[in-house]
Amino acid sequence: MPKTAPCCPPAEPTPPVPADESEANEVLARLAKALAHPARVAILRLLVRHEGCIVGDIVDELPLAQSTVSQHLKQLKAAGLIRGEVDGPRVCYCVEPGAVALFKALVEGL
Amino acid sequence: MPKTAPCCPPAEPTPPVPADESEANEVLARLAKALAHPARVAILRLLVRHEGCIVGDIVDELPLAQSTVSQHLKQLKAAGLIRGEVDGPRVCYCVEPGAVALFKALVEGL
DNA sequence: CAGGTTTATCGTAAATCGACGATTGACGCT
DNA sequence: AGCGTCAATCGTCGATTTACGATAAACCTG
Repeated sequence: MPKTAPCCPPAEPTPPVPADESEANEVLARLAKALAHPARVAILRLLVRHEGCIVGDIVDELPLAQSTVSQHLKQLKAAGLIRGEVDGPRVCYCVEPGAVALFKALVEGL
Repeated sequence: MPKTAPCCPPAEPTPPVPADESEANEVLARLAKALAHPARVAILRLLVRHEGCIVGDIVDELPLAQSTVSQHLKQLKAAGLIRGEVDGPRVCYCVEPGAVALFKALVEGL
């Protein structure tokens, strides 16, 4: 049994765009806020690119302290854009494709 | 000669998506930040819908004080998403379609 | 089980945001 | 000239963001 990705398994379905406009505004605002910082955009891109997980390699890629990166990850997770799973001593983050798709749909609908 | 829209005339061309990734991250983050608040999303939608201008009618549409709306408009303008022109005693805001298109392109490219 | 890694959390400080009321500025009208 | 209207700006407040170092928690490895 290979020690393959213990991460990113289920892949939630894409949530629907809210019918209520003001609710759609809030959802879009929440997602936009999560990407309102270059570092978080960079993190999301990293995770999309290595489509799957990645760990604190993220820290190596960014000119930020480990604790700061952790904070950004927390915000991305709170917004539902990424998911993190514990893999032994390290933690594996991955994109939540449904959330990204929702974001794209909301932006497209502007 | 009708007293038609003194607003939204030139319509700048859509700026290109930056080739440099970290620059693209910054641009995307700036635009996302501008939409990181439900009120600003609502304002942008209002302007898109009445495709063209609109004045302080925006204030009537939102449950916010006039000064607060003005602040949000200022942020949207600073991000380049909207443009405002003085039309006599009132001010006419309108969408900057190129900036919205750029935003959509950047999000799509995630 | 002791030690080393990895990551999250805490505490802190500076900066920015979000909202409001009050004021100022610009303009058209009478 | 003076008045009313519309919108931007100012000043203020509390809350949030961003960043960091230091600490704590979880977990392999020897």
